[in-house]
Amino acid sequence: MGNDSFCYKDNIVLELGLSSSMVENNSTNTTKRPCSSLNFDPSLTLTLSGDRDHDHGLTKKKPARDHGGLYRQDSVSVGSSLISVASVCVKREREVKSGESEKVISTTSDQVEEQDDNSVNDRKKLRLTKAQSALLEEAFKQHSTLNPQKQKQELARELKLRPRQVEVWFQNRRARTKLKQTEVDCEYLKKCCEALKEENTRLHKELQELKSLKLPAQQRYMKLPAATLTTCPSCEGVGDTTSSANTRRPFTMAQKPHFFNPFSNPSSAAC
DNA sequence: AGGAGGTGGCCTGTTACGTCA
DNA sequence: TGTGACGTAACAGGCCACCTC
Repeated sequence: MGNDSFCYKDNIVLELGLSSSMVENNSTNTTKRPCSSLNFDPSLTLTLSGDRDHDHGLTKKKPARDHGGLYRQDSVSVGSSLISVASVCVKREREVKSGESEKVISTTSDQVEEQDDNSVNDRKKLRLTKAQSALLEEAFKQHSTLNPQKQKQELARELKLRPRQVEVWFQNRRARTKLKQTEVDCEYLKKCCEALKEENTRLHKELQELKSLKLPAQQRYMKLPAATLTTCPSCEGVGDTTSSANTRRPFTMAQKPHFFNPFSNPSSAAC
């Protein structure tokens, strides 16, 4: 019965509002979302790690870029080419240039000062105060992304944090939200899967019962009222809607009103 | 027009620290 | 007091869009 879950895969996708093209998009298109990842559509994007790179046909080992300013490589060998990154401003440097340095944002926060003193490998983790968290949460509720740089700067000033910290907080917050949503979706899919298994078992039973009737195949088919027929989502075979199955189902069946005779198509019997 | 390089923003995964049971 | 689990700030490395040259 290894086929059971596979059998109804498309239906799960349908129920979650994920068309195959959407799935494709999710895995290949990483374009910026306009905003508000808060409003997650009920889609589940479970991709294997490294999918994106795979999709783009890239193998790993690009020049190491340093966003955090921990270290900097002058050059890195990639295949046969030597890519110089000496001219690449690391992100921290960019921020400094764009006025995001700690000095620009004057702060009385001991936490920040303490952190500034830290050596490269000795990062100290600050704990945001409740007030800071609350303010950030509020900002996140309004916009899950820091769209204009100005917003980041303002928030940082207001919170007496560095813009980089605000940025990181938003990134982590988005990640947490997404993770939570994924868990919810996972649970939902599990339930769907269970329901589908039950449904499949029930259909199998019904099929066996029908087969066990000692009527000629053609006659059996003719006896089924058209109104009671529906399509099997996986193989587009025929099922019986008179049972309570439809009311129990937490999902909708594929919208392909394509009836055909399961008895003249042996492969459908395996569904 | 279009390719290259720079920049900023975001995502995902990981690391490491602080807290608490 | 030591410790493991957990939450999360910070980081690393990657991609993409946009801009400028």
